[in-house]
Amino acid sequence: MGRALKLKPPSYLMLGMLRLGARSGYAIKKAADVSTRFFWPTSLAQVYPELARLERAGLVTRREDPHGARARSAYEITADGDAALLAWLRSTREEPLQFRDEGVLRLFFADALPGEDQLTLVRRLRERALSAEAQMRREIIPLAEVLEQAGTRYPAVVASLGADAYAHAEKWLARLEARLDEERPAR
Amino acid sequence: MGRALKLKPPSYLMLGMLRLGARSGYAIKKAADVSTRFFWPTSLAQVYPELARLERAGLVTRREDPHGARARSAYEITADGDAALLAWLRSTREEPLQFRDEGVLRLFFADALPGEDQLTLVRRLRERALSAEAQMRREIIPLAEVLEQAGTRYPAVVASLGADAYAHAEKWLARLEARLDEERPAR
DNA sequence: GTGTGCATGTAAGGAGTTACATGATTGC
DNA sequence: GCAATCATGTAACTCCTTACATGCACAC
Repeated sequence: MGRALKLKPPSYLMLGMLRLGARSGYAIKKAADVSTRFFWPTSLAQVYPELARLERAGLVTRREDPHGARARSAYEITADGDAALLAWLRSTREEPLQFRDEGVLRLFFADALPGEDQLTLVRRLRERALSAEAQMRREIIPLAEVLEQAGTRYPAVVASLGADAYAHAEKWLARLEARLDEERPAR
Repeated sequence: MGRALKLKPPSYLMLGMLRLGARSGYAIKKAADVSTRFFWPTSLAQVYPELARLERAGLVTRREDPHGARARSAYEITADGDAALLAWLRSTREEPLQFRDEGVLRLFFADALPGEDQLTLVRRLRERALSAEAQMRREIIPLAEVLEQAGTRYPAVVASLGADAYAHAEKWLARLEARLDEERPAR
């Protein structure tokens, strides 16, 4: 069973990735980098200590799984781990969303800039949204669709939501840009 | 002039709020709570040390401004501070956006849940988006519009962008919810 | 007179990042 | 042979939050 310990979102991320088939800490990090990183960034320095914690708590088991002479650990989620993951997925606890974006912070204070520079700032934000959307459609969604064909649909759902959200922001900023452009005195 | 020091987004937040008319640390925090907190949360314990840092660097000046027997400091942005703020607004450095949302993380792993519970989870996310949008329209946008009438437009721009983004997410999740509902076996 | 808001700060701790350290395997 | 990738971990540091501590002013 293991002792009770406080599980945080990164803990559930590990459990969830193991459930989706990742086996090593390295594999968890790699999977996170092409999926969950957009809404829950994770670094390797978090992964290994967290897996050890989960093992002590009995939510995962660890087995030696060397690859040639290279040491490797294979982790598996236990029945307790599975129960913990499901309980979290069902829990109604509302963690406030954390969003930190220097670009939007700049936009908030953009009144301090002359009109020309305001336009430049908005354009940069729009281009950033555009390339974020493109990256998701190019690199993330195809991978999620492979999972989808194997019967795991929500990674693709989340990736589409992300891409569409970026697309929406891009269109919104394009309209703002057009409005600012009209206001500029003709020269 | 003061010594050079590394300025981070919270530093510019202070400078920007002073520029918009906040005078005390407390007032900066209050203003942030109804505006920038949605894309750059700030706590009081950050505000006071940061103002002291900015003062040492010569980007703000501080003056005793007691209210009756209650001590109070009035801060003002200096010409150097103003220049630093403008340079930041114009800089092209792209800080990656940080987004952490436990709700979306849950959605990503929702395949582990039975269909009924998937629907519940999606519904909760939709309701959260809906109430976030409502809160922005009710509490944040009206305040921003007051500023707008005084000639400061971007706080209102950013608040509208936020509200519309939440509205977009809500509609997206409503469509997902409808799709999931159709799939459920009739009983 | 009492609760709410104004006002300023410090201390301790938590969460997460970057940098460091090491070495094997695989594909070109 | 060499570069990229696989693989695991630790140490130091940064940033930010929560909790603590204090006390006046004002409206009801």
